[in-house]
Amino acid sequence: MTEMPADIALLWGLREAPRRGRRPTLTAADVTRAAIAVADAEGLAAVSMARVAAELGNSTMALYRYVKSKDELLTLMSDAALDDPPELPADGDWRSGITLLALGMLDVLRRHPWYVQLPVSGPPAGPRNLQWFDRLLTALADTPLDEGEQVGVVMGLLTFVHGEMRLRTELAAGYRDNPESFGRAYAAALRQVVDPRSMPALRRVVDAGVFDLDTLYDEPDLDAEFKATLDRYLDGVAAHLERRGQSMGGNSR
Amino acid sequence: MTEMPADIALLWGLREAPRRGRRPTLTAADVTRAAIAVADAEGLAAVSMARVAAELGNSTMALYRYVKSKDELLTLMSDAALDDPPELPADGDWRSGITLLALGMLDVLRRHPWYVQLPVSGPPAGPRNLQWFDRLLTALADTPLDEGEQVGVVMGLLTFVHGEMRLRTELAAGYRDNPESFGRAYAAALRQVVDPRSMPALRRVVDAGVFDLDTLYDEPDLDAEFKATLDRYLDGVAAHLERRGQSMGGNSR
DNA sequence: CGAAATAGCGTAGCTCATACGCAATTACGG
DNA sequence: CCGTAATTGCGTATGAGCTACGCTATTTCG
Repeated sequence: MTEMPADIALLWGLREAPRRGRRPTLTAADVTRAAIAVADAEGLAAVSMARVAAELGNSTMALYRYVKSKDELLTLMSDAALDDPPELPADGDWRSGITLLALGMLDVLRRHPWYVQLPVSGPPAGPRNLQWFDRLLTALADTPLDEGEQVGVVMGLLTFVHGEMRLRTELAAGYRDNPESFGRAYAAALRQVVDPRSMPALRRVVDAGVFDLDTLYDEPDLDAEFKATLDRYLDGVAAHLERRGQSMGGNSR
Repeated sequence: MTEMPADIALLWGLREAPRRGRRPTLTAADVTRAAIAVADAEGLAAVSMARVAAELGNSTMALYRYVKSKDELLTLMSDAALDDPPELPADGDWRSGITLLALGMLDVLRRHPWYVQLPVSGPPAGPRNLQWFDRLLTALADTPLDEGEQVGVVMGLLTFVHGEMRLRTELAAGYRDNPESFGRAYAAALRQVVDPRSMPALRRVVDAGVFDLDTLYDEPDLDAEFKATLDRYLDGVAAHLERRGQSMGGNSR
């Protein structure tokens, strides 16, 4: 029997309960929940061991009985913050399934904007993460893609969704800190600084008024943008499928 | 005359030189350069004001004469780390131009892996960033996309490239810290934990051996993956172009 | 009922960012 | 040529953060 890495075991809640000694008043799940609550309310930067402990009415150091380090806590948060993925309809095609899941993921990330700021410590290993992974693979199961390609498409999709959300989150934060540097003020600054000679294409876009919005961070606008970029990516996947469809069963790697 | 935000002015090196008083021994550019050198050599986490000051043979607090805060230093780094974008060939179509630029950006990010960990404080404002922006827009100038759509495509592309590189960088860091949890060991752990009943698609992929590599972080492999995902995205853009306008699908400039 | 195991937590050490104030240096006005 | 104003260099100090260590309190097993 192979040994399992300690962090993965913790993620799955696989530790034997202690039989002797003082009873724990908390669990790793409690700590994780409290940390998520803090992050939701005040951002990831507010998540300090002291802050989380205060939330639980415990002292800072007590948390270290449940969590090896702050990094480990972040890993736990990265799994616990996810909901169950949406169920795929039995009769859907791959594209509607992937779209459903991508929008569902966007929804999760909107409720936990700090998620995309978490450092990625490794490939997905927690139960919720793997469930999403499985569901995404299920949506692609009937395509002519081989297993390796399916994983590639899923990773590309996740990269895209995370990147999109990260950009959005950080722009929103920048907007909060510094509203003047957005929207029209930004466009005005660009006009002062962009030389039409050396950057003609950018100058043309600026002059066309693309940046003359009251704010660049506009929620429904960005949603439409997200959907459009997602569709472009999926168009590409579709084209790849079509090319692939002729010669089924090819196995790379 | 509109005023320009202070940080943008600094990015462009627009501050009047002081006429009286002790001569500065450094410039903001010197500080930025030293910070980049530290980040390249030891990662972004090693970039502390004290560390950068030591690199320059100055005291920590001296740096604050050139840089308002550490955040401002990071903003300066986000512009100074970029090279000039590659020149577009006069006879290329949009797709080869975009591909050239995307690979060029990948190259920059490979030499400065910390880049994608920088917090994004706002839309691009520095000279180098805008130059890349301009070049990307230039590559799309002859397509039937309107200005807003061009910006959308460019943003989507940047999101994708950054996200890809971020994933890669963080996995590499995780691999350094914790090599056992990658590759075959990861696959073995998955086999223990993934229930074929509740996650059949993932189980199938695991059993197919997709994760049975000596390491999941394999440079040429990830390059191919990047290129494949990029092509998928560009296929999508191409499909969008076709829908959008007739002809012009790949003309010279 | 002791011994062993385990939780709670106070203390303290280390690293950071950075506010503040003073001394050193330089240019300009007279 | 000197005084004054401006500006840099930097020591000190504050406060926040992570976490190693070790002591004490609590609980269970033999």
